[in-house]
Amino acid sequence: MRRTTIKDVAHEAGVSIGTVSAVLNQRDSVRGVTRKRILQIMDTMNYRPVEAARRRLGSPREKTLGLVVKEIHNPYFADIIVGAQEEAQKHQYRLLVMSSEQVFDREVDAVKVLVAKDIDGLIINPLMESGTESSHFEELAAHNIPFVMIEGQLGDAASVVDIDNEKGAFEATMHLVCAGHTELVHLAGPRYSHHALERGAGVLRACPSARIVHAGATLAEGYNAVLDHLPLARFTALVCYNDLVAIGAMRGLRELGLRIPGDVSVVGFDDIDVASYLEVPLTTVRIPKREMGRQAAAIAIEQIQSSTDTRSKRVLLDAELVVRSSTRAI
Amino acid sequence: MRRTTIKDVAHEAGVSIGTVSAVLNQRDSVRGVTRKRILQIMDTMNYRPVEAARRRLGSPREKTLGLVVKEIHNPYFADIIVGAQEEAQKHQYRLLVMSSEQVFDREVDAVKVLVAKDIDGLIINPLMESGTESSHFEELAAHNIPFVMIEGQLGDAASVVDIDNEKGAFEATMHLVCAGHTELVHLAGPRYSHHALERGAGVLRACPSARIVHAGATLAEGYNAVLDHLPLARFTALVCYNDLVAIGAMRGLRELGLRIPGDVSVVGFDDIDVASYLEVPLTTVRIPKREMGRQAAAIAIEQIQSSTDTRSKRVLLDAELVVRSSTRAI
DNA sequence: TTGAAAGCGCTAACAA
DNA sequence: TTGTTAGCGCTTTCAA
Repeated sequence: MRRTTIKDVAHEAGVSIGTVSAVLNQRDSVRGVTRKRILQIMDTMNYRPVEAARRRLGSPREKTLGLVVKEIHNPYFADIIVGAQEEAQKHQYRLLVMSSEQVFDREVDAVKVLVAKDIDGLIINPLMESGTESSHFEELAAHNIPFVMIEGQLGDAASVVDIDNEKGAFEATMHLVCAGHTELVHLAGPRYSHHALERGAGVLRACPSARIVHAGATLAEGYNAVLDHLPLARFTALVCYNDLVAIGAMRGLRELGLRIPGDVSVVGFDDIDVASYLEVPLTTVRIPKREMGRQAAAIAIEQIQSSTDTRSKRVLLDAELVVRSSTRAI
Repeated sequence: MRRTTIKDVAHEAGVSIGTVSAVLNQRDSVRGVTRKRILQIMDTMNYRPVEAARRRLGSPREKTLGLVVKEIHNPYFADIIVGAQEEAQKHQYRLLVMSSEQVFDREVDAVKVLVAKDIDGLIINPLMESGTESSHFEELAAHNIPFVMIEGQLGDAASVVDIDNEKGAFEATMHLVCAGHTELVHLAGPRYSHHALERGAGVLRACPSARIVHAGATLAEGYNAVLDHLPLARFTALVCYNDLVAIGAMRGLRELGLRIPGDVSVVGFDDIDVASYLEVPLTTVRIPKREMGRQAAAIAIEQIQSSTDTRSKRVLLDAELVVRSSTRAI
């Protein structure tokens, strides 16, 4: 059924649309009785003005940036969002956040919706499949909407902000290898994630004999991976896909009667806030998450404002090993 | 400077706006050379179509719900968002998230922006000041946009989804009192937060002699509160505003040489995921966070769809004490 | 105090 | 293959 318009209301009230408009805009040129009646009719007809039509088409609007993350329920992204929001704020931009929740169709849909909402630029943390079927990005390009990928690849089309995962994982693993560990297990991240792939590669470069166990990206997955695959296993160190997995794994290890770092050294990745608050503070690889969000927003805004066709940028930030108490030398 | 429009492009290219429109919509009725030239000009003029004008005004659009949270960087809200998203998804609604980051002006602004983006309904976790100056909500009402508050009050204007904080805090505290604790400290939440107030009241009802120490809502604030106010203090139990504060406090206690629950029992609030993964799993009050988000979205959608003016609802969900290992009887 | 009409940027039919 | 024009829902003059 058609949406109720100002015409319908006007017709129903037996007045002109101009009068209805005046009521809508709280102008006091309308007689009390008329206003009352019109308001009443708006209500019963469930009239909701089309906002886009109100601000004269094409009139200056609030500047907005869209941000699509893979999963909003992850402290890692929370930091990225905060960083992007800070930078956006600084330039009078608003940030609209959507989450694909790891579902590709929702990512496509989210981009569509944000475009329909007339955002000025987009930051996206794309699912890996995006590389294959990326028509939703082409639409952005066609509409001249600058977009920045976080943790992406894709040819030269887009700007990218990322960290050197391979190096970070390599260093984390080397930290263990240098400490005398030889029996390593890598609790790997989600399949179809760039980060997971790169981190896995870094682990293997530092320790080709490392055993790879597929875990995931959450507390529960870390916990389950340990209980499902590691009882009876011989290993002295665990390199985890991220801190959440590490924290989950540590609980699993404890339940297996293993002490950290006494029996097993554990390394995480991300350095989420809680990592340093644990009873055994977690050794991890710190990602400058806020900075990533900030830079992504900065690049997007820059591209929006420079009318000249800006070259796409790629920023690779450093991940840094933070040694705390969950690892020890053998 | 005026935004570049299709007219400008057409004029510059020496063609009609119809042709430019055809190019914009990838119709193959345009000659290769012409298309090339137009695309080229679009690019140099930095032309970005006004999306609102493209979809014929008032034509059916994607249904969207807006969600404004106080701080996106908080696992508590993450769960609410996920719940709202799930419910929205189920009804073919999209969820646009914005965060006020505890700043009132940004809350007002976020509501404005979402209205301008033509959302169909709004869920908001308002700052407490909202009670006073709530013109941004009146705007919603005037535009017939249903809105649901999470953790709100406000007369009968809006629907509200909340939990019984007072009761939850009361039960958590009683748990300690019944276990023989008499020297309690309450690490209170942010001033200007309903939840903080209500929880404080619950604590005091169960234990009028409890000492109130203002902390906040974060890991760092819990940690600092302990180090700043509790060395040398005599107490055997800590009731914290939320889990984050509790986890921060536990670190502080450890640094003070206090054992949990040996020397001090600690209770949190929220039951965020990590609470049960700690080395000393946290006793806490579980809030059905996802359910709150779900219900809020469900109510919003219901109000959008029922043309009849729906009564505003108030849902009060139960918070439930979850006893784990961070508390013990004296 | 109200009505009539132009126009916002764009799409879609139809004409040329 | 391209141009012309009506109209989307609303605001805003200007007249009545």
